[in-house]
Amino acid sequence: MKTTLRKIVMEARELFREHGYDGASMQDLAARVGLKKASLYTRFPNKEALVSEVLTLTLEETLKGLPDPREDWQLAWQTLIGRIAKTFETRKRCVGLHLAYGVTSVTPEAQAAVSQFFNVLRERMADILRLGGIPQPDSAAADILAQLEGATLWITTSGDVEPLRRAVKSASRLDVFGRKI
Amino acid sequence: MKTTLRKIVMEARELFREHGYDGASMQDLAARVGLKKASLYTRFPNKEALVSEVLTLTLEETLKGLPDPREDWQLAWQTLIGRIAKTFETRKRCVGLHLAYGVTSVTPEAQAAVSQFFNVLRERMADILRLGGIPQPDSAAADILAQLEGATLWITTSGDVEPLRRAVKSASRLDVFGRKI
DNA sequence: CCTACCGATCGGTAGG
DNA sequence: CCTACCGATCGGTAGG
Repeated sequence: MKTTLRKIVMEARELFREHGYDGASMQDLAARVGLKKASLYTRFPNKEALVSEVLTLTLEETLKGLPDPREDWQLAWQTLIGRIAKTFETRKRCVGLHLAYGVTSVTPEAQAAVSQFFNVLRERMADILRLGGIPQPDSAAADILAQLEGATLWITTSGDVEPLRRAVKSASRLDVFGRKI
Repeated sequence: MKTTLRKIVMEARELFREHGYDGASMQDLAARVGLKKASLYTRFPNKEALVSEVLTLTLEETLKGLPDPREDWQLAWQTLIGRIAKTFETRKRCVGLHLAYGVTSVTPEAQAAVSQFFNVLRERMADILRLGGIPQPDSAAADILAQLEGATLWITTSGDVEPLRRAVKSASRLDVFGRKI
């Protein structure tokens, strides 16, 4: 039951990542988890509600069990960046980015969920940088996340992971926009 | 006639930018240009063919009349970056990025068109950097384009254009990943 | 360039 | 958790 719920959300994430919000179908999702479409609606009120579930799960996985930045902020930072990059490299794309472009004002709750997802992620990143004494941690976090997200463009269009790898190295050294570690 | 064709492609671009490949409908496109849907099919064989038209137009607009980089590579560079950023700031998103995430292996010609679009753009950027004696111009161009594209994430999710503005400044100074001008 | 239509699929619901 | 269905919309075509 619980595992089924989690499975549904994980499969929904794969569909959103690959096909975007519009392109992901409830029929496809049902088939992936071995249910009929109607049965999905006993767990979720509608398709839109899946977005916040997917992003909550992703945020959890990204932040869970991170090394305490108050003990070793550099280790926490490297671990966080590494997790994000690993997902991008494995899955080729970022669900969050696909949803950011895919949700519009006709699905306002999904839009709010996406916006919150990225704000929380940026804040967590900034928290770590702040502990490291990095100037303007909020801007730095936003810029580094933008670089990582943008690098998925090259992975998805030509399979080139080098821009992502360079982004990770640069993020590790904090040499973003002249901040340098 | 010619103007109608161009108008169709421009409106298709707006639809792809806002709604992605799947989310853009031929019916909507027809309504925008004052035709019935069936009439679109006298100009274009199918929806997929619109993708390369849209990207060809965009590439033209981006590169047309650029200052000759052999005379003043820095002026050419600033102009090109400025054009890209202006579109992102005005339209809030990048069509190319939305299409990159939106086309799959079921639309292989569209996929090829997107891949070519970004490769050509990166090559043009790298050409300019090469004339400026920037080391590893191809990587630098890819990284800077990634940063600009990634910055649209913040525009589209929270209306924050500051990451894009910082990306433009950084690109102008070429202070990407320790290259510095 | 239109009207009228095609089969397929969409998100979602009724009713058990 | 299913079968069976709803109206709406999709890309695309026939035929004039």
